[in-house]
Amino acid sequence: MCFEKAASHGGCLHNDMHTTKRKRSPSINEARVYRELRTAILSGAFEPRAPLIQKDLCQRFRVSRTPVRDALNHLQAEGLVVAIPNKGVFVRTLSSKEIYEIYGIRILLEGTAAKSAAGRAEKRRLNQILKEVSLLQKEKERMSFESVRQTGSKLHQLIMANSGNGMMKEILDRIWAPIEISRVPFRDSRERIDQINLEHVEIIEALLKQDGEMAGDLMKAHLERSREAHMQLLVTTPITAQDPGVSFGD
Amino acid sequence: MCFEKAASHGGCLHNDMHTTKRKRSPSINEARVYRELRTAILSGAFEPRAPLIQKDLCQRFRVSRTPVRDALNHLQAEGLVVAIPNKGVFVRTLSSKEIYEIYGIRILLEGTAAKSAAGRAEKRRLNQILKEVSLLQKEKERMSFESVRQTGSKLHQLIMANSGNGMMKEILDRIWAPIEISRVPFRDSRERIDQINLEHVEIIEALLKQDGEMAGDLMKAHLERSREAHMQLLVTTPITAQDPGVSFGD
DNA sequence: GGAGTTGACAGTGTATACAGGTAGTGTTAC
DNA sequence: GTAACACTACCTGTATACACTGTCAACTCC
Repeated sequence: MCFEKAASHGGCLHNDMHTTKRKRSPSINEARVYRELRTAILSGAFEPRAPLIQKDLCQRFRVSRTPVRDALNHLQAEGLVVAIPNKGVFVRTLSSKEIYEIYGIRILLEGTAAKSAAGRAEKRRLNQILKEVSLLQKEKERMSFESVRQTGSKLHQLIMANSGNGMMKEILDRIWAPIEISRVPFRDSRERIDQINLEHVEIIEALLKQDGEMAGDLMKAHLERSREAHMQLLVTTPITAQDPGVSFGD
Repeated sequence: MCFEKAASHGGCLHNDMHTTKRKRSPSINEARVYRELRTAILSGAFEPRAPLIQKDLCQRFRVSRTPVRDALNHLQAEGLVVAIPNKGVFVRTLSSKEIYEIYGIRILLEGTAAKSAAGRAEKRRLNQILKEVSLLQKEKERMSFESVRQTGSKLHQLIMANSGNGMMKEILDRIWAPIEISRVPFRDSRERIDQINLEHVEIIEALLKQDGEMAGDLMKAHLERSREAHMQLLVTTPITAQDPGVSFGD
């Protein structure tokens, strides 16, 4: 969201994150810590409300506390972690109510975006994603939660980028992170993954037909079903039961 | 400039100006800098794309760079300032396109929120705001841009709080700041202020009648007209003409 | 005279020392 | 045995020194 600029600005430093031999922009450390920490959280490397100790992160990333603090601030702004003054920074968790509400907003915004994107999105790019999705559909064994999530993410990004409303993308990026984090503890069922993939196909086809109304309706229905599935997971998975106390929501 | 820091450098600059016995949380400085800086920007104390030099802010707030940097990061996350790596932090300006887009999102979200709030908002609180608005309507001389903005803000906040979606409020808070900043250079015309007030009355009345459909439609219409007025101001006010180049948006 | 070079300066990025707060543990009084 | 208190270890918040980068103007070379 708000940090692409470090990469795009520093000149021609692009992705030399690990094999970095030339440090161009000084802020590269903050950016690196931010990126790696973000990935770690979203991949579930940290427990849901685990504390993120600054000193430990310093050792882990071999930098001082300043870039670590900056990275943590960015993550907090993004809604991935929660900072409690004088206590620390913790991986955020969302209450089921908050998750439900976020889906409500996504339905509203992404539904509208899909409707607008119908006439705008490049056919070439759409076909490209359709091919990926179809491939997953054919080779079931390769259709993991992660692969479906990734192609789905591409589709959502494409729609956002072509909604004709740039701010829409910025705002959705901000609520996207909390949604992803809320999915970390569980994984959708095999059937749901299959269904998600099918729904993605339908949406892409509507976009290719430039049928805005249908694309919007399909997107809404898709998110409503995802919400239901997510709620179902929350009820059946015991993880949420163990923490009725503090809400790390905000 | 006078960057002579001897005055504050001589010893540890400790602001023991408050002689309270109660020890305060250490993060009070960051919060203070953030709050005061935010107010300053929104009140127009800084030029639209003025640079916010860390060292200057240190002197101004009598703190070190760390809390200043934290505050600037906070403001950046909120969308009030823009940071350019190795160059600095600048007061954000929005392009007319971005302003237009933000209104589009507000129409979507606040329209929906108003519809939902119809059955939920407390009548007592609604009548309270209605009284304020009516008072302004009667005593025209007291109806300033600021007073209308304030009561309007109360109304919008009330609707958000009663939309039945807590995350909605969080998200709208985030796009609210950029909207306010975009209004800093100009002030709505006398007639528009009058009209805004009338539209607020209509919305409140619809809410009191618990007519969700009407409240939603009125809110949408209200924001659409505000958008038009805002766009009009952008065209007629020369400020925007002088900077077609760099977009400080992001 | 004009273009490229260099160096001083202003400003951010990072490292680190220190101060203050919090929680957990051990100790003592009841 | 339990509750209140002091101590301690750990962690965050802040200050400050140093490193690095970008800018701009004076200077050099053509």
